[in-house]
Amino acid sequence: MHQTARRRTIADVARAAGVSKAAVSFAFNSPERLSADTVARIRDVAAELGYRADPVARMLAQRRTMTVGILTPQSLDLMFPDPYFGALTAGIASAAEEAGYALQFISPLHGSLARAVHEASVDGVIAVGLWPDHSEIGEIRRSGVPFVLVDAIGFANESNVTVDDETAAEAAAGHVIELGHRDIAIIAFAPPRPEDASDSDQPGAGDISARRLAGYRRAVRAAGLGLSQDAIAWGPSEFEHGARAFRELVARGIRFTALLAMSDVLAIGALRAARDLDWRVPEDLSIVGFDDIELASYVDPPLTTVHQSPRDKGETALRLLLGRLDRSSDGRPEHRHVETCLKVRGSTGPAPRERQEVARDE
Amino acid sequence: MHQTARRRTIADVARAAGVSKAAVSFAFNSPERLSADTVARIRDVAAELGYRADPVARMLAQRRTMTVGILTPQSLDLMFPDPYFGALTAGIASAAEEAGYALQFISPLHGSLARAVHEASVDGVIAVGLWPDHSEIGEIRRSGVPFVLVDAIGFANESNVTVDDETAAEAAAGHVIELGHRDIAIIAFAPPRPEDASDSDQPGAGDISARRLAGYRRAVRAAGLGLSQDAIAWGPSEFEHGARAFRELVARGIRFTALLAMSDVLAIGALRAARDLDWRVPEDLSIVGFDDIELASYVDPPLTTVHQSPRDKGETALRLLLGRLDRSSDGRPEHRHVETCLKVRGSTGPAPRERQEVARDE
DNA sequence: TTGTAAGCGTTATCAG
DNA sequence: CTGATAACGCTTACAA
Repeated sequence: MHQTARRRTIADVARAAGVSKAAVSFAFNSPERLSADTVARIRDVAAELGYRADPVARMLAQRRTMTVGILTPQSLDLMFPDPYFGALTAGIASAAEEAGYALQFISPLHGSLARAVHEASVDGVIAVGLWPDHSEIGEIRRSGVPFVLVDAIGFANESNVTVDDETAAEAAAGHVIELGHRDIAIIAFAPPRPEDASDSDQPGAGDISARRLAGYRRAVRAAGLGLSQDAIAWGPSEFEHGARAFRELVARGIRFTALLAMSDVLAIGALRAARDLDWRVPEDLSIVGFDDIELASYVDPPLTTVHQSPRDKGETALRLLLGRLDRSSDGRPEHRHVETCLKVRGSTGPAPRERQEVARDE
Repeated sequence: MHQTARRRTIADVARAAGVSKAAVSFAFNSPERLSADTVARIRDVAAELGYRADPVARMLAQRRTMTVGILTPQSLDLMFPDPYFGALTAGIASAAEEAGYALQFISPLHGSLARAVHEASVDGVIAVGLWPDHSEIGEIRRSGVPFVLVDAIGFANESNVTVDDETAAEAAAGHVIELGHRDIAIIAFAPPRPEDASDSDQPGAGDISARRLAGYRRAVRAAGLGLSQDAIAWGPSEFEHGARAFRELVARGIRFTALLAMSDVLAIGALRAARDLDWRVPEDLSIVGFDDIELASYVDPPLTTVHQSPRDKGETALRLLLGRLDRSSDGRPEHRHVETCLKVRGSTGPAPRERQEVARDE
């Protein structure tokens, strides 16, 4: 089976058109530098030969790839099914397409994110969900590739886009407290840790999980309530885990009438598990999610959740990155907050009377 | 603001180590060809200098990019939020990571998929959801890049991975018919058409939408039932549209006790809309989806649907592509079917008595 | 075992 | 306004 006929090169066109390679290049990239005549002739010949500039050769010569990398802390296998990631990515893609940039996904290929970054041919990188003390983040700094952090806070001179997780979480907790709930449980996600750093079971100080938890805690404390360690279940943001976490909380004997989940995915999983155990939502249990993925309005009951627009986050992140890539702009690092607000839907309601007497299981 | 210090090149390392460029290259790519001593020395020097081979230069020299492109018929903006696409992509990513390939997403950049393909630097392409008469598919054929079709049937000498849509759809329809339903409505997705080809409102003969519809029809006909054109709503596979389509069917005055949706996303959207209009599922209405995305088990009631594993499809597609990329293998084109089966869950039940008398609205 | 040199296909520099 | 010619950074025959 023959390999396809060799691809036409710029040299072929130049020869056929009786001009230099440079002229052919100009005919496409700076037509104004050539006489209209030559341009037309060269383009004709090129079209006839089916000539297409080789993108790789072009990258090498221009020293830029017109590609941005999306850096994920976990394998893509795990990231792509996540609706939050999907929405975020859609935002990035939308802005990237507009600017003519292609997207490349970079995950810790064979263990090392750092290596993956170096092996990728990208002009810049958007790192999503890497927490600040992630060892790999140092590598990407060192690599010299411009980057923007999403959902993570880095050094002051690094661009990032975040939401005010703590305040948002506080609002979520405040909402159920106002509804009279006093027994609150939490499903938290610990950010993924590199295997070698699994010394502590709890996340570091600066990551999303910690910030949201701090917000929940602040509201709980402000209401004079307690929150026992047992009332918190940890795990990855997956439907399946949301369900498991719910069952685990029940199995632990925790009493709760309100459940705060750090993502809608977790919340929806928990919702399912609650239904399976014949808990009524919101009569027996109020659930609050986080993210407001599209799906949140489509489950039953529609999910009360903290709205943040992952799509906007993505778009913003890409624009910031573009700013850093553009050598003509000043490219100052920027820290952008995306607004959040609590969307009250059907999954939360007044605390059930009969349970209200039970309290203080701290 | 200084641009980062110039990246170290292979020449820098060669000079510093007192060897030739070739030696440095060998030290990393074919260490067995050098004495263990020199390899060690070169690597030390390289590490000290922080040398990393430029991936683009390497691509040019090797004439391969170790990247596969994923070709989508619509902008990524629209694709990424789709859970089906997410799962499919996860499968592709999983197999790609294993094989050391990076992923690049190619969407019709500024209208032209063809151009996008040419501008992408990939060794091969997985085209998802392009229907066979898609004009762009000719372009990709002509470009000479090896490719695999997913959810589409091309020429006999082209690899593809599909499911038996017609049989699967027939099973879905058969299921509700067995449950006694006689009034059936359908939410179908027309594959996206290029703007210029919007001559016909109905899809061509070979695409998914047509195949599934044929399956539904076959079951309906076999049961001696009718299916009026009005009982079919068309549109893109989005939650939002599923809801809209349901409302439209109702508004049209169609009577139906069973709803067949061509995707779970559409089904879930319809489910929501039905709830909002106080239809009980499955008491008043049975709904069957298609795909069995993870979410299908998490909605309420859990969705009866045609199970197919988009993840497997993705993995399979990538492996087929790898086969075509590997020059050492024979690389024969293969046509792979992924198995489907009907998952009966809570969204379907016996036809409501009181509606059974009403029939034949063909 | 190691070095030399010829590509790879563009773009960019700089004379003509 | 054109067109040689030199990068770009690496791989890989082929020599030594």
